[in-house]
Amino acid sequence: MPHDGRVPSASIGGRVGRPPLTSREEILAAARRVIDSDGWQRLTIRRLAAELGVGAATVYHHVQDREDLLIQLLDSYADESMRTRLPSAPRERIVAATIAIHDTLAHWPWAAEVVAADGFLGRLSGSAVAMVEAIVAGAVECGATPAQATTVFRSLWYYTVGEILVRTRSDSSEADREARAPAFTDFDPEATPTLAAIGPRWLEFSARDTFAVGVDAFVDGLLSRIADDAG
Amino acid sequence: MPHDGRVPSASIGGRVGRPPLTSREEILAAARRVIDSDGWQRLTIRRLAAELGVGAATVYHHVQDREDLLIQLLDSYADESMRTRLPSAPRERIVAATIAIHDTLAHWPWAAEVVAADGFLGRLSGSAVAMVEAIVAGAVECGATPAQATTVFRSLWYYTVGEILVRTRSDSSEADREARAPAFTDFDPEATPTLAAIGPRWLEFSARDTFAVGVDAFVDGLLSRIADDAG
DNA sequence: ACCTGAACACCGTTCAAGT
DNA sequence: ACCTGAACACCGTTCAAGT
Repeated sequence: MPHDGRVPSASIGGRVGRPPLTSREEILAAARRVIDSDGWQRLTIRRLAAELGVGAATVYHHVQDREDLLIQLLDSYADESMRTRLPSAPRERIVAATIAIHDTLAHWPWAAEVVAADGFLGRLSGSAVAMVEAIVAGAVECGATPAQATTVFRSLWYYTVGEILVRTRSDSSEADREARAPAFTDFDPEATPTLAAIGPRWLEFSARDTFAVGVDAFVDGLLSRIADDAG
Repeated sequence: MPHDGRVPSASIGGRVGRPPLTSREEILAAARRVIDSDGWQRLTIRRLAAELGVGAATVYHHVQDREDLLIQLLDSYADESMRTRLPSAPRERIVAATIAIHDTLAHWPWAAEVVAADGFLGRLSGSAVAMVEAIVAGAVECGATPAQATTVFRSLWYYTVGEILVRTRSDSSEADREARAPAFTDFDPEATPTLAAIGPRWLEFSARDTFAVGVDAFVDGLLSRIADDAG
């Protein structure tokens, strides 16, 4: 990078040099094809390059690294699928936006890998960032200070990320579950009477989707604290 | 495995064959040494075998696979560090147990990798499982049905796992953060006025530890729902 | 300006053969 | 009964050299 004001001769009169074989857009499209056909576990830089018919090193001219690729991919998915109309009442808007974020992430199991990447939130765009705005603005409308509104968002974000992560990891076959977690059905009634009493029903209870109920409860608790501070 | 009642001749008269060079206990101890000296990212089967002075394949005679190793390791840590005396009031016991689980996991950044593994909860032992019992039993004492008590635990567990995961991933250097998330400080004031108004203070707000406040709020919300159902 | 092959520095896991 | 070397089937990433 010349800092002396010289213009690289190649840039005079438009583009020169070897024409591009691929682009950021083509790479993202190819990544979606690989995930659809082979599953997200198979989305490696090498497999992606093969899908595009280029060398693996070429990919690095269009994305920084694997994490950057996954974040861009999730952001492009998120921007498409979070175009929900939100309620105007602030409390209901917070709940609806949180559920919209959750439902989007739940559709892509690999989201859990990238959702917590450093700076992920800061690289969102379009409708995804609109959901974040909806939650934070909703909290402010409910009387929160900027710091409190940020805490409301972060708390709901942790809950969402945790649910997605555990859900993803628990989506293995019944046979795997049996082999991996045989102990959960026979707890010691002396040391852990309540768990022992629940017994095998734990698995049944855990299979229920209680995310929305949890969001509702959490928002109640978070907003009641703001009222306490104000009053 | 003979199903015909024959006893393998080797088992008559005690142990025979090549004596063990290592054991499950030695492997766990070596794993801790590797993490302490080289960091948890360096804890690979090959590095671990080198630490023990055995071949990599030998490790597989004592642990099922890498995930099994990490779960056993975390469980042994957890059993040691979750020996907290809990309050007797059920609501406070739920809060204290959740915070105890969180604080234990927060000390080992690699916990996030394994905490959501399929069946992880079912393989806990000792004081770790006592914390789960404390939360579920506390909820029952507050009037929850077994299904509701399970939901209380799972909701708090998701929140805890999410916080640990995001915390771990955000613990990179300030320089990394600058490079990765430059966008978070200049949001479009038209599209996202609240985020734009918060601006660079977002990073300051996000650095605050609000986990305990969140648990308190979440438990309030979850228990109020049980009261609603009962009344 | 962009692309490439080859290399670097690794992984987890399996298995026939040895002790 | 346990251990091993070697192999299998991969990774992400870099870089000098080519077009």
